Amino acid sequence: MPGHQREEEADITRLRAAGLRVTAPRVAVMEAVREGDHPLVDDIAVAARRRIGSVSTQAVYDVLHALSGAGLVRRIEPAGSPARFEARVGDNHHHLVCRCCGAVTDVDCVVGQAPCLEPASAAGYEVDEAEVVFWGVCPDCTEMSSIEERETS
Amino acid sequence: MPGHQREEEADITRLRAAGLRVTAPRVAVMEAVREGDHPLVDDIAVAARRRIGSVSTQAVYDVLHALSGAGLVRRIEPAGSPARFEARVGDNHHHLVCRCCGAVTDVDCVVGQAPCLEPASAAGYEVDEAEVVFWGVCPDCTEMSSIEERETS
DNA sequence: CGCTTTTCTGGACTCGTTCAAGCATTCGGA
DNA sequence: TCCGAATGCTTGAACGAGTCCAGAAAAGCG
Repeated sequence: MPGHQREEEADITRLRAAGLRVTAPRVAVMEAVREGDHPLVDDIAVAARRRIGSVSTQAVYDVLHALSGAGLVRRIEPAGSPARFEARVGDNHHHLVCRCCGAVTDVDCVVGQAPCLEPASAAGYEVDEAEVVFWGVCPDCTEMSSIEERETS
Repeated sequence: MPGHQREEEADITRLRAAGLRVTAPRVAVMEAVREGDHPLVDDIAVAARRRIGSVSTQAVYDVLHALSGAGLVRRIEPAGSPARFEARVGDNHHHLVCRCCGAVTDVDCVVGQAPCLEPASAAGYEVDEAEVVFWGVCPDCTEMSSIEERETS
């Protein structure tokens, strides 16, 4: 698959551009984050190992730390859930989180630009980011619970 | 202080209205949450103990769980920070969080109502809440870091 | 080639939070 | 006013996610 190849090269370019050394674990982790759907650290470790044989868990943490520091991946951490990562950076999108299973879905910014980025009053803070999380129940879990209700009755 | 007395009775009334039993720990925790500024569990435990002598940490957790379940307090959990609680419930306000010290400040909703509550596309989710967190650096920390810069130079 | 950064092994450790079992309370009804 | 059942509290232990540590080995890149 030439697609994979090209993605990998793009990642390598991005790493270099960010002033980071290019290593197998880093590339594998970037791929894993991009291909996964808001994966957990563990998911990333598994996916990365599938690519390059073996990587230590600590290396995965280190790499994710370096990558998110450089802005190549974004760390999201919905309340009550372990950290998740995503490759979609630089655009102002938000998240839908399932109260039930913790699934995360991207959703484009409601207003598109300024209003959702500016608090009414900054109270002296130097604001640099607005994070929006919509809480709800995902389609799967909604269905799940309606099935259970049917069984219980 | 008659003010305290009255607040306490209001809390008791709220507890009853929510169908919760009235116990010393519950009242003390409610007071502590209301008087603190987005306190941590530990802050709440300390404040509650100051009121009624002693409460176990677990009781504080249980009570906070019950209270937030009943909608009498709200749990907020900014990424990378332990859980905090606030008594201001029912209105649609958001939070400013300091990247540096973790301080939380209330901020009224930008739009006031609907727009900030509706995602562009709900992707099949049954959305029940929109949480907005503005990330930045609080006045204190801004000052702090500018002082440090001065010292280093 | 050699210096520097990164990764590895592997473990110990912190922190916030939750679980489990028994004891103590609250509160509605008699 | 008192009693009994449901509920809440206590103690103590455990958990999960994540961090940090150290030294040794490996790899990138000038």
